[in-house]
Amino acid sequence: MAADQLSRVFSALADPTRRDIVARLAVSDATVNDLAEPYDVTVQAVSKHLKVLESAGLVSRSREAQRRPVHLEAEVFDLMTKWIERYRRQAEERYGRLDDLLRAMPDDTEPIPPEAGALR
Amino acid sequence: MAADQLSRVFSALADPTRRDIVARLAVSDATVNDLAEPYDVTVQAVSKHLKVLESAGLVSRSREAQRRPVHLEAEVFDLMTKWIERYRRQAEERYGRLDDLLRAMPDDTEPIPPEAGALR
DNA sequence: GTCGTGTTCAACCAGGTGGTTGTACATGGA
DNA sequence: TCCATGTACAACCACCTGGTTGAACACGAC
Repeated sequence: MAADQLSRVFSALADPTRRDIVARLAVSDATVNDLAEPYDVTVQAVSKHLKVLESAGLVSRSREAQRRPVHLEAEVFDLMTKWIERYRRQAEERYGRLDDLLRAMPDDTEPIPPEAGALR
Repeated sequence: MAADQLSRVFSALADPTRRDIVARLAVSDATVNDLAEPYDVTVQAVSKHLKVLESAGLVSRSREAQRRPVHLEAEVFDLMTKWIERYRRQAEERYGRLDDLLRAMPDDTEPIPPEAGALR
C-alpha cells in the first residue's frame, strides 16, 4: 500500500488494541511477549500490530540479545496534531468570520490568512 | 461496526479522500455533489465517505429543499487531541525521568532495564 | 554442539472497506 | 402534472485486515 504516513498513523491508531499498546509503551518499553500477555490473542497477532505501528513510525524496535524491545516514538504525534489543529482553527475562524458577517455584513469575502482573525 | 467513537474518528481520517473532504468542509459547507466534483469517483462513493465521517461525528447533514448540505463538526477533534496529548505527555515525562536517572547514575552501573519507568 | 526462549514468516480464512452499477425516492420548477 | 436534479439504497466485486496455525529463525545457556 502506497499510503502516506499521515494515513498510516491514523489507520494504526484506529484499532483499540493498538491504541492500548501505545498507551502501555508510553509507560515503558516492552517486548512482544510482554505486550501480548494481557490480550486474548496470539503473540503473532501482536507482532502484526507492532508491524503496523512501526510502519507508521509510531514505534521502533532495537535488538537486545534475543529480545526486541519496542519503543514508542512520540514525535509522530505532531504530524496528527498539526493536521487536526490546522482544520480546527480554520473552522473556528470561519465561525468567527460568520459572526462578523452577521454583525457587519461586509461586501468583501476575501479569505482570511491563518493567524489574522484568531485573536479577538 | 461496533467500534467506539475514537476508533471511528481515527479510522475515518485514515483515508486521504476523507481528509480532503474535511479540509474542504473547513472552508465552507457543501453538498454531496459539490464534494464529489473534483474527485474521479462516483457521487455514491462520496456519499459513502460522508456516511463514514458522519458516523464518526465529524460532519452533520441538514436539509435544505432537495439539497443536504454537509457541515463540519470540529469539536470531535478534541477527542483525538486529548488522547494524543495524554500519551505524548506521558512519554515525555518518562524521558525526563530517564534523564534524571542517567544524570544520577554512576559510570559503572548496568544499563537501565526496560522497566525503568516502573520506579516512582 | 543441543535445548529453550523469543520472535518472525507463510499460508490461510472470515469479515470489512472502497469502489462500481442500477434503481428508487424527494423536491422544486416548467 | 411531469420532469430534472440531488440524494440514498442495494447488490456486487476486488482488495485489505486482523486473526489463526505451523514452521523457521536468532540468540543465550548448558
